[in-house]
Amino acid sequence: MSAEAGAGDFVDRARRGWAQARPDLDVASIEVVGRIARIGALANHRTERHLAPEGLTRAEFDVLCTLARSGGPLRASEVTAATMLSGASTTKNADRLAKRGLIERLPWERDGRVVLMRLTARGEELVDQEFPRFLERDREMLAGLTLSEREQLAALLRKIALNAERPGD
Amino acid sequence: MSAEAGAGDFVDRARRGWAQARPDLDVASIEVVGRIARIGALANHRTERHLAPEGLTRAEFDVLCTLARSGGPLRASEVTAATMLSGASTTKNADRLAKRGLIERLPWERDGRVVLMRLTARGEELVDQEFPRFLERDREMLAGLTLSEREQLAALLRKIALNAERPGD
DNA sequence: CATATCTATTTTACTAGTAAAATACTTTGT
DNA sequence: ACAAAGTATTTTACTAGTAAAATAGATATG
Repeated sequence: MSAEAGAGDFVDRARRGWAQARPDLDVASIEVVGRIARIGALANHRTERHLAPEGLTRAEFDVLCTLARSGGPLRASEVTAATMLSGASTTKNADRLAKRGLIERLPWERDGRVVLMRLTARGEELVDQEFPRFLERDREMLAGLTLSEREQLAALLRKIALNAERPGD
Repeated sequence: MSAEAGAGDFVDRARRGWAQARPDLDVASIEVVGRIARIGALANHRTERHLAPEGLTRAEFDVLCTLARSGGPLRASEVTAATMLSGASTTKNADRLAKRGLIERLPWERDGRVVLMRLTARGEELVDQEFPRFLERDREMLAGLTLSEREQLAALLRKIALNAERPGD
């Protein structure tokens, strides 16, 4: 709890830097938004590192999980919306996953422009194996927090998410 | 506050999906970690969109801000650590920023392997213009939260960050 | 004082992502 | 029914990122 040079997390250090360099600016928002960006990046790196041995990228795993929780085939455009990547990326991820037999693409009889994506049995197995491990690593990140703290955090983050997900931000 | 199909944020929908598809799994951690990843991605996209007209990527802007708050030149390796990108990326970002006259590279007399990076006057001007806009957009994300809520959130996120930033996670 | 080993950065070869154009199908309006 | 406009996905051309090799300078040990 001292004012030691490297004390605190990344954002504490950044904030001390700004306080020195630009004392006129109100940088308080980085206490929340900067930490969210930093923790998000750390979590993404960690996920990538753990999926690499399976030969999967995080984006590919994200597609598999999106399909796994949907309970049925999804349109390519629905997968695009869920993953926050471009449509072009969805095409490429689908190509790679289909080549490995983890998903299959189906036409949709109601609209010939649409491509439906569905997990294969092999894809389901991979999610059954990797998604619980993913959840366990997420839980480890929250190790120091009580249940009540997690609930507070979830509620506050939901407010921000509802705000940030509004169409024209 | 109903159980309407699309109600809540992205994570509420994902959680309902998992509850249907895998009722045996405890997915509660996504309430926190999933939201952090989602909000982080939204914030990054928004930043990229706003910097594009200046011909800057988010990574380049991050380098400029890191140098701006440091109060002096930094080693390439210090910039690498702050941006969470690879050293190869730092070389490329430094090339692009130097070519545009926003930073300069200096040798360090105490160690000839080291390259120091420093903002030029033009680089400082760009940060003076863009960083306050960046902060303002961050503040907009927090619009619905009281000061006390922001403080709670910051304190809880700091705990997670300290946990997640530990060397061997 | 060599020379082997470490360290900081850059280069190389490659992957994943994007925007915009192309393609293919559907809907709308007359 | 037919052209024009709209929509979903894929292709193309390109950018930013990475891991690993290469380069160049520093440090340690016999």
